[in-house]
Amino acid sequence: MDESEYLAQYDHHKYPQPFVTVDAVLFAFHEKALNCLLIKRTNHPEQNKWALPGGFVHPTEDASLEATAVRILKDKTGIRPPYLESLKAYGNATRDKRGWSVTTTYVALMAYRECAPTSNRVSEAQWINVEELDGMELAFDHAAIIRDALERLRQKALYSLIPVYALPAKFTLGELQHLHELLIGKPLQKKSFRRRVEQADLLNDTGETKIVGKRPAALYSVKKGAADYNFVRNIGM
Amino acid sequence: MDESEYLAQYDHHKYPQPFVTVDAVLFAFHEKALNCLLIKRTNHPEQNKWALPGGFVHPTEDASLEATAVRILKDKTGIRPPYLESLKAYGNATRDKRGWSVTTTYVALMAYRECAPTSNRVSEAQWINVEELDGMELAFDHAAIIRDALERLRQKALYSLIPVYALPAKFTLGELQHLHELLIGKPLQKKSFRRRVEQADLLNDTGETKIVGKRPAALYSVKKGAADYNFVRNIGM
DNA sequence: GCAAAAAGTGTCTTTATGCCACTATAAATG
DNA sequence: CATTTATAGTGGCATAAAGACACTTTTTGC
Repeated sequence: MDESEYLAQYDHHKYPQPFVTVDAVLFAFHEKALNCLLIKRTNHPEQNKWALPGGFVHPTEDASLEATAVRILKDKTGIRPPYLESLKAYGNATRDKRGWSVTTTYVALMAYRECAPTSNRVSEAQWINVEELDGMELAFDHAAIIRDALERLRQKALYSLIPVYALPAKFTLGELQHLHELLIGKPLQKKSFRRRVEQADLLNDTGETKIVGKRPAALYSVKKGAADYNFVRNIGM
Repeated sequence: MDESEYLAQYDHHKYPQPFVTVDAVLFAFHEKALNCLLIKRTNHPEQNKWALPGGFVHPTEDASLEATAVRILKDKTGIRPPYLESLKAYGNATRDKRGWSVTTTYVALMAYRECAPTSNRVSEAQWINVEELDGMELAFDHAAIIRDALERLRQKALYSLIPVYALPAKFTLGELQHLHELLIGKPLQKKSFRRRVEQADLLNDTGETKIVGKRPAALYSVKKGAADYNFVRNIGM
């Protein structure tokens, strides 16, 4: 049998197979807290529980897993998040009552915006402060997935400026530092933080300022490619 | 409809679905080179090409994706590798001619051993020096997967001792340093390397020595939990 | 004007790596 | 058996980046 014959007769539905979904953990910084976008499930299984935005691959519509993730997030938020990174796959016999299932997961960051302007769909989307997640019963193994995503982001906060993508396009160094402190779980030296940021040369001073309470703070934007920069040393340790 | 009714009528084969495989990138250090275990494919598709050890999930046999990876690697090497870590999932419409497919991947490390003692199977397993991979045409997108796995390991070599799991149970500091230099791609200061290793306190001096050429070198073994340790600063930068 | 509070800086200390020369140990050589 | 040689392993100062913390600056609100 040559390859074309083999492919002609091949049908993977003949074998028992897990089914595949894509789930995304989307974070945004808002009101001094890190928020995670969750969806109230209206359908079985896990009906009425909060879950990560996710869904099945649409084989004819999606070119890749990442395209699936982008489609799902755009559906819920109206935009394509500026930061999207692959997390690991979770798969076992019990995580979904429908059977052996695999979910391939992504971490995404974006600026906070009132959620779901385009999501006039069946399901309700809402930003949840990650501090409040512990008390909530989430669908499937999504609590564990969010924990892993947070841990990943926490690590990145130690040696990169990746968290900046969870801020608006223009932000102050104070806001950026607060976000890092939130992730790392302890206060950082203002001087150390600013020195690193300056040396890395990843931000543009927009010239504008923002008055929060007292002295106005300079507003910065992220340079292109900032996501690729890693410091050689961790902060806050 | 309640949940049990929903589950009773649910059949995901009704919807077009990608199929899922698991592939593992297994590295071992041998003869001053990093080697990667590859399998010569005997079946369609990609017949006669070299590929990563991998395969389908066996839903009745495997409790999880990780269990699938362990089963596949044990099949090929006879052992359960001491280091196994999840890499990302790769999925798109074109990577496998059979259709929209997803592979969930793992990076594994183990001590080199003559391969496939238990693998009296259809396929031929062989260690390939990673330097020689560039000239080979690998099946599917496995070349890209190996590149990503190597990049991950290279990063880990900068801030951890993870590569130690690609060495035999007892090894010298010289061997460990050579492996790190191979991964990082440049020579390291002997003093810096040894200082880090000592301060981290991740190794046991076995009291034994190994004579390679001249002065015998102390043999060390890895302490439990060494995989979890991260240095606060990268080496070699 | 003056207090308050957050923005932003100067500078010394601390920590870990870079660098490089030095000593130690065993095999090989003649 | 002394000497060479090659690798194992150490001492010690230089350098780079973070930690600590006091200080100045800029604005608001009284």
